[in-house]
Amino acid sequence: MRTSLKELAKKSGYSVNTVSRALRDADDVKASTKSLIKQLAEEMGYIPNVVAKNLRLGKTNTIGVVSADSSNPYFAEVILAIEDAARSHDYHILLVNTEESPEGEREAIDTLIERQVDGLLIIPVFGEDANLERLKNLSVPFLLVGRWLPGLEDHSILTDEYDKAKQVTSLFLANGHTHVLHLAGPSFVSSSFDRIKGYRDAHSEAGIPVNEDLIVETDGHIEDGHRHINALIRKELPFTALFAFNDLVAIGAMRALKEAGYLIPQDVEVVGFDDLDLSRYLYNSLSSVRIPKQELGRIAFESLFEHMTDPKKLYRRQTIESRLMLRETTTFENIGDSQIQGGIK
Amino acid sequence: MRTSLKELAKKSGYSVNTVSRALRDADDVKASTKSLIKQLAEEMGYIPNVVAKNLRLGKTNTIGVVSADSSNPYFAEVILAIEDAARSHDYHILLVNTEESPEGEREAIDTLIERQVDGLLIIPVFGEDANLERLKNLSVPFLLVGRWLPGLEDHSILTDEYDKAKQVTSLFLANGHTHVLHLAGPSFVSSSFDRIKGYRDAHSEAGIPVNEDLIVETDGHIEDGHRHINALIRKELPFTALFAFNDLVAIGAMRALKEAGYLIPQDVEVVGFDDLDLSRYLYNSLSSVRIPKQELGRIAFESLFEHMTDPKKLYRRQTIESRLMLRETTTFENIGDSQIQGGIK
DNA sequence: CATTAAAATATTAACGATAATATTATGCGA
DNA sequence: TCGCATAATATTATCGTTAATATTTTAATG
Repeated sequence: MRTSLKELAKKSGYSVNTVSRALRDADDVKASTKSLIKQLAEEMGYIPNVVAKNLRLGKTNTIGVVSADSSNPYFAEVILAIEDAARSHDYHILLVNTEESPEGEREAIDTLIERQVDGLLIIPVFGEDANLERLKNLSVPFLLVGRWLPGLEDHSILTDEYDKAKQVTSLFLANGHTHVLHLAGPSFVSSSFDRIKGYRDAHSEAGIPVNEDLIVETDGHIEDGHRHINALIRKELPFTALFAFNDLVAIGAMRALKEAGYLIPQDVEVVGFDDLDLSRYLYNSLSSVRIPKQELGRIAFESLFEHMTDPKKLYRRQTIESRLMLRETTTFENIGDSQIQGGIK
Repeated sequence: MRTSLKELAKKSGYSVNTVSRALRDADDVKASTKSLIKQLAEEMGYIPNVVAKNLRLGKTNTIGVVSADSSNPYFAEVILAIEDAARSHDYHILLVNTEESPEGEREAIDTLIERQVDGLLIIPVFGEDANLERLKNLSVPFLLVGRWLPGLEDHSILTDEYDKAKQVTSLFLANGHTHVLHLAGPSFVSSSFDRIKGYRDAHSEAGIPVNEDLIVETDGHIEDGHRHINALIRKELPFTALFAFNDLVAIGAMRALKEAGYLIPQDVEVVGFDDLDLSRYLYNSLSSVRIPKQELGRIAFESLFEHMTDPKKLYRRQTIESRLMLRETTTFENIGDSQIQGGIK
């Protein structure tokens, strides 16, 4: 049986409370008593029961992380950064995946709240209004990581994806591409929405009408990028530039292009999004918008931490800057950006 | 303030116990009482306090997952599968990263035990004997995922990596490669150890002496693969085949080879390990040993679940079969393996 | 040496649930 | 209508902590 404070008390002759205070180094316990009790605890292999402590204190030092899909390398990195930051603040994370379903998200949030997490970091999907209401009435602090939800924009930590999507598209258009394909992300995700908006606005600014056939929705996975490009080639849809929702889609797409005999960047120029660690090591190192994933994760936890510490703190939308990294899948230079490094960019 | 059973009791006129039993559908509570109480709970927005429940029941429905580095796509997939399986059994996971340090591993295990997890899944590193002892005396069931520790082999769920490493190396040797480079993993990881052993034994079986210069230790990350190949090329170390510790290292290595002007597979044939989702979508689709990551994760949880359900159940080492996937970074066929599919292999 | 403040420890209550046991209410048969 | 089994509910104890309060011991002071 596990040894508890009670047993330490019995064995030592002190009361449970004194034992508890001794182990916590309370200053109203005699030094000699402390060392005696600590030694006994050591000998008896005492392990504190944090569940009991949590119940008593009404605080669990645990946050819930509601992730869409933790195996996606983008989220995986963000989550790692969250966990790192949490650990350094003596917090733990309960990780739940929703598989991008509002239903899963609801369940995840509910069970995490039941488990008395002190806060929540959520990578949300657009869902029913009921979910929104539920969030608004949540009894613990929460932040939305890298995505937003209508009416809850203040809870978001975002990147400047609209701007960057527009910039990428504008660069393509400025460099003579009239048929820029956008392999967009799923419609129930805010980043998808923002990036499509950037794509559209770049066109209207350039005075070029958007060809709706050139906006194709994918599920954001590599296979889907591959599949869609195959289909588009079969349909003989012409395009000379590809702006992908993320690097995974870009990789799948580039593979399909290669299989069909197209050269990158000569026949098709490609830009991805997220800038995964491996993207710059690809055969054609991939031009991509670098989202500072670690920073995003760290700031997410740290902001949440502030809200947990001070529940009255007001929520305000935060934006982290990303940066377009131009590499071998594009031929042009970024106007106004001279930060080109040698070697592996 | 959150509503508790006590408040439901006061409001309804029933005792706390009856309320508790009603909500749990105990059969010694009148049907009308149940529905009355349930409705009240609904109205008052009652949310059960699982921490209190856990304390009372001495069970948390939580397992600890001690991961080396959850941002590594290989682990990320395994962990996702663990979480999936856990969720379907009404379990949650507390995820802690160790950054491959024995120290971090010790701390992780300690804090998870204090948090009363019902079991542990650990991706361990070789460390001090003290850590081993600590594991052996653990009060909860635990399994080692994809790795082993000396003396705890029975707790492991492994893949046949020794066999596959030997197979890969033998294939290289049989196809005339006399200089097979092995970019090995870190020495404190069992898989590294096993794969090196396979590499060596393949040589001795073929009667070819091992050139120690051709076994190079990496940290298993993409950058390190790139860095080491650069260094080796500078040193003019000749090799015509590369067996990488994992796909990440292979990707980094291939990029370095390309930068130096080598062609794959004409100048250097490459085989990786793990078979990441994206590996078959690379420009040169990567030949790799496919570890069934989802299966590994699922079986890890399910075995642990059995041990948690029946603590007397004996531990026995489990092995999952992996499979060599030959793609475009190699030119030969796998002797005795005819499962070649069309399209993207 | 008595008095009293301060130091050290003990006692009691509480967190919110569940389990074991005790009590009360209900219905049925004779 | 009584007795008694059974159904329904209540009471008490408990999980392992920590906080608030109470008590005892020790040390300091005159």
